[in-house]
Amino acid sequence: MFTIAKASEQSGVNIETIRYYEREGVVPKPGRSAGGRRLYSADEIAKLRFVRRCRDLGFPISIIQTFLSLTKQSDRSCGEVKAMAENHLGEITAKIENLVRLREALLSLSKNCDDGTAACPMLEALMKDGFREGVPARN
Amino acid sequence: MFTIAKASEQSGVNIETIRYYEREGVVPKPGRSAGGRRLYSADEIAKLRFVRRCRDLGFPISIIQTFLSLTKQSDRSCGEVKAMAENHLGEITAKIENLVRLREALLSLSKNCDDGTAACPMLEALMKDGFREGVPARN
DNA sequence: TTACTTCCTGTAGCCACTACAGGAGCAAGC
DNA sequence: GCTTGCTCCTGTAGTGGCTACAGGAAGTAA
Repeated sequence: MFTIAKASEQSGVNIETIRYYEREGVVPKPGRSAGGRRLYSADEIAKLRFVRRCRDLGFPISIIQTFLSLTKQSDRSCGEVKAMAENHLGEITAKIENLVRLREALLSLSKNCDDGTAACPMLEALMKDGFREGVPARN
Repeated sequence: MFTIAKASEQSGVNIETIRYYEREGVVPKPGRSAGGRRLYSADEIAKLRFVRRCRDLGFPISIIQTFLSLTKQSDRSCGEVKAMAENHLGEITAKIENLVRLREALLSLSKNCDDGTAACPMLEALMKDGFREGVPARN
C-alpha cells in the first residue's frame, strides 16, 4: 500500500487533484491507515494513471467516467469507445482548424504593425466597422 | 443612445456578458435612463465590439484591457501591441502543435479498435504500463 | 388597465483544477 | 520523552470567462 505522495508520483496526478477526483467520484475512495491517511493499492494507482492519460488525450471527466465503467464490463465496450474516440477526434480537428484560421487572421493583422508608428494599425483595424474575415467564433 | 439589447445586437456581445464586462471594469459604466436602465453611445458599442473581436482572436481579458488603455494614448503603442500579438501567435502555434500530436496519438490508439471485439485495445493500451508516446502534457 | 416584454440586481453554477488555512500524524535525531 | 520538520488531513475559496437563474421593477402596445 502506498501513501498519496507515492500514488501521485507513480500516476502523475497531482495530490490535490487525486483528492478532487475522489470527492467527485471519478475514482473510488481508497482505504485509510489507523491515523486516517489514504492508502492506495497498485490497482488504484493504475486507475489514476488511466485517468491521467485520458485527460492528456483531452477527454473530459464525464467521458472518462464512462470509460471506467466500460472497463468493468469488458463486454461489447469497444464499439462505444471507438465512437466516443472518433467524436473526440472530430472535436480536436475542428479546434485545430479554428486555431489555424485564427493564426492567419492575427498574422495578417499584426503584419502591418511596425515599431515606432504613432497609431497602431492593428488596433485601428479592430476598432473599425468594416471587419470580419476568417476569424472563427469562440469554442 | 441605445438599450443594452441594441448594444448586444450591434456589438455581438451577449447581454449578460456586457454586464459582466462592466462589473469587471473591462468597459466603463454607461449612463442610465430615468428608470435606471443602461444607455449606450455608439462609442461605447464600438468598444464592446473591439473587446468581442479581441476575444474572438483568443486574447485574454487582461491583454484586452492593456489594448484599451493603449488606444487612449495612441502614442508609442504599436511596438507593445505587436509584441503582445506575437507572443499570442506563439501560444496559438504551440496549441496547434499540441493538438496535432494529440490527434495522432488518439488516432493510432483508436485505429486498432474494431466493433465487436470483446476487450477494447484502446482501453487496454491506456491501462498498461509501457505507454508514453507523443502525447503532449496538458496546457 | 392589462398583458407582455425588457431590464434590473444579486447570486450560483460551469470545468478541472489549484491554493490556501489551520490542524493532526508520523519518523528521526537528541 | 521531546523537538523538529515533513507529510497529510478537512474545508473553503479562487481561477477565467462567462451563463443561468430568481424575484422584482420599468417600459410599451392594445
